[in-house]
This record gives sequence, structure tokens and C-alpha cells, in this order.
Amino acid sequence: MDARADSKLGFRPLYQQVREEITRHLASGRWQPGTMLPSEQELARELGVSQGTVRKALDAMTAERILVRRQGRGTFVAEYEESRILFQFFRLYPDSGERLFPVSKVLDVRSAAPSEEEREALELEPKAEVWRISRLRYHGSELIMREILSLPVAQFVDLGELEEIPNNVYRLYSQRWGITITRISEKLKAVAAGEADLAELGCAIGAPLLEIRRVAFDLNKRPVEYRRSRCLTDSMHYASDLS
Amino acid sequence: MDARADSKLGFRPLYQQVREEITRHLASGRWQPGTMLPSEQELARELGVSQGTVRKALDAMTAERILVRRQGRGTFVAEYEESRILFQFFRLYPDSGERLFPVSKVLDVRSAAPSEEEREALELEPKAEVWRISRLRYHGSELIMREILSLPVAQFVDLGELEEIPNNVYRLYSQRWGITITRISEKLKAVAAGEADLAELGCAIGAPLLEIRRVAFDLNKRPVEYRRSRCLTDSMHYASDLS
DNA sequence: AAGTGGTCTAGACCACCGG
DNA sequence: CGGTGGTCTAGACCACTTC
Repeated sequence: MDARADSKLGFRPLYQQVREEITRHLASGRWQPGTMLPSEQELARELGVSQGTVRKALDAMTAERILVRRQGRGTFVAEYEESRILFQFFRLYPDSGERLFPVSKVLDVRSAAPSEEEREALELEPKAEVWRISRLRYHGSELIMREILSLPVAQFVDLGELEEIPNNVYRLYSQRWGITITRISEKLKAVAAGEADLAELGCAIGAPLLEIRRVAFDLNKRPVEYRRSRCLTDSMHYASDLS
Repeated sequence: MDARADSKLGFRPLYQQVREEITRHLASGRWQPGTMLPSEQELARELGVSQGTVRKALDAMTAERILVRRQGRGTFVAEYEESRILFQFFRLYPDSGERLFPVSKVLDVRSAAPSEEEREALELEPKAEVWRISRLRYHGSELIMREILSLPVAQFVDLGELEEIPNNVYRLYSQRWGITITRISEKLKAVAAGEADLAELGCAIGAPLLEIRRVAFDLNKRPVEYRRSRCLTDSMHYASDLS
């Protein structure tokens, strides 16, 4: 690994290059979620840099929750266990405090030509298609939201042939297509319930709902999932911590 | 600075202790927002640790935006410029994209006995009092929200005697009372507009509003501001990025 | 040129985990 | 016990800013 490509222009730190090299291995599937990486010493030898440089790269990826480090055991590729999804990606909490991973009930799965909104969010080619998964979600027995997930057909091949869409879709993306979600961007609005909300959520027309539009990005920072959710927030809230 | 207080129990890394020492200097007012800290070498000498250890502490505080580092110039105590507030603490964006620091119009300032909600959020003593600041906020000429700020009288002495409450209150907290806001926790719900919303926002009764309940924390992680906002989100949205 | 933070190295030792 | 990550050190050199 070159220490310096050029002295002034386009200078990129070594640990960044190490980071990219590791990311390539992750994206190629050489290191699957749950597996242990080689030790710092070993990686340093392999890449021809010092252990401290490898450490800096690993620390950065740990901060972004792509890796998990456990003292005395090793460095692992992060998995999509329920608890991680719950704490990292799911921001809806019951007011009472106790948390559950919400259960899903799939209503419909089909492919279609994308709307303008979907095309823009997913940065799709003109003639690309999308899958649309429509589902309801429950917190225990209480219905809390309805949502529609949009996924590019090109990346999620044969999704329509699945017998069942599991509750934890990010684990599915990872296991079946090798797609790793690392970042999420959400936009929230308060909206009035319409006909469709009445039909699926059973709330009154005009009732206030929290609408969440989510775009999820993979390891290469490309958008791979677009999701529109409408939530009943009588006994739930969306938590956001800024620091 | 002791390298090791005890070998097994209550072990705390040196860089954590350095961090706490620096935080104490910030809280004491020795280093005001905007001032430059001593160089890494100098701090290392002062504290009797290596430069690398000081660096690790400074890096952590930079990640939390308490400090700002500028290569070739020095390390500075972060200030509350409009731009920082806008990007770090204010998550309401116009759908169109361009951003402005919202203008405020104060309606009322008075002290009162806290409600149960305020007492809990601010962790107040039984007989403590709070200031309540009621204001409207505009994005350009467009009214976007109404909010009530609650502040402990004990910490914000003589707030009632101010001639004017400025737009950027976090800078005021810092300059007048030496209170530094470092973290914010928000809870969001969709609610239906009531009588008060009709009167102040001019929206119809029952119209959907985004309600934000914010608690702001100081350097010592103590809650110092509680804020309830109700926002019109027809042409605005709340942005949340998770990674 | 002098001073700052940023990167990189090499090596020592500590805390933690598992067999 | 051996292996892993976590901390700490000392020193070299690079990049950026200011004078």
C-alpha cells in the first residue's frame, strides 16, 4: 500500500486507503456479517502498514457501526440482530418506555414502474423497475403504522419469488443479496389521514399521522431502499438525539 | 495526572481524565467560547502526559463538537454561530432546500411554578421555579411554529430583566450565564391543532402539527432547557440522519 | 521560517477473553 | 496461558496557516 501517491494534490491518508481496502473486502463478500477479521497485527502485515494505522481505520469503521470490536476476542463484521436495528435504525418508541421489535404483516408485494418520487430517491435509470412491499406493523397487538417499501428490481432479483418477507428486512438484504445498510436519512412531516389510512389503520379521516420518508444507503453510499411510513403517535413518539 | 489510580477496579483511561480536566476548565470559564487552547505539546507538558494522549482527548471532544480544530492554526472552544445552530441543533428544513436561520417574535416572558412535565424534564427541586418564554418563529415571512421554552430560574438569574430575548438563545445562555449546550434530545409526535394553535398559528382546529419536545443538556450533562414546539409542516420537514 | 494540527511508526505494557 | 483489542509513549515527518 503506497504511503503517498503524490506529495501535494489529492493526498489521502494511509488509514483511509486501509479503510477502503477493508470496505472492498466487505462488499465482495469475502468477510460476511458475523465473521471475525484478521487481527490488527495480521492486517498490518498483509497491507504493509503499521498496527496503529490499521487501528485508526478499524476505529473509524467501528464508530460507523460497520464493525464491532470486542476486547480480548477480536474484530467482527456487524450483523443485523433485532437489537441493533431497534437501537440504531428504529426511532419510534412507546411513551411508556419498554421497547419491542415491531411485528410486520405483509399486505402486498409487486413490481411496478417507479413514480417520480421513487425514481429520484433511488437514483434510478429511466426504464428501471421497483418492487413495492406494502405492510402493517404492530407493537405487540397494537397497530402502529403502515408503510410501503420500494426496492430497485435490478438489485433485488427474484424478490417476488420469496415465499415470505421476514420481519427484519435488513438482515434479508444482507443474507440474500449481500447488501449492507450503513446509513439512513429520514424526513418527517405531520399529515392528515386519508382514505387509504382509514382503510388500513382504521383511523378517522383527517386524524394527525407522522409521515416518515426514509432512504437507506449501502456500503458504497448508494440509495437502495425507499420507504414511506405513516404512524399513529397517540401512544408512541419518534426520538431524535443530536450531539 | 495519575497514570493509574488502581490496577483493576474503577480503571479509567488517562485520556478520559485529561478530557475531564479540560471540561472543568471550560465549565469554570477559564477558556471561553472562541478562544484558542494551548497547543497539544503545551497541554501535554502541563498535564504530565504524552502528546498522543492529549490528542486522543481533544479528538473525542472535537467529535462531540465541543472543540473545533483547525490545522495550522490551533484548537478552539466551539461558538454558537448561526451556522452551527442551524446544522447541529435545528432539524427543520424547507422542502425546497435553501436554509435560513428562523426569526423569532417573543410573545411573553414570565416566571411560574413548574408543571409536572417541566419538573420531570428539568429534574427540578420541589419548590424551584421556571421562566417561560413563549414565541413564534418565521422562515422569512412565513410563520412556521410556536414554542414555549422553560428554563430553571435558579440557573438563569435575572432573565426577566432582559430588555430583549435574542433570536439565538444558545449564544445568550453561553455569554450571559456561561451555560454551554452540548446535547439535545427530542421527542416528536403528530398532533391535532387546538384553540391555542388556532389563535397563534392561524391554522384550523384539528389540522396536523408536528410537536417537538426538546430537552437540552449542558457540559455536565444536566438538563437546562425544556422546549415544546408545534410546527406547520406543509412546506417544511424534520430531517433525521442515522448512522 | 516558525508554529500548529495531522499522519505514521515502533514498541511497551495493560485489560479482557477463552481454553 | 496465549491471543485479542485498549492504552500510552516518544519521535519523525507531513500539511496547513501565518508572519
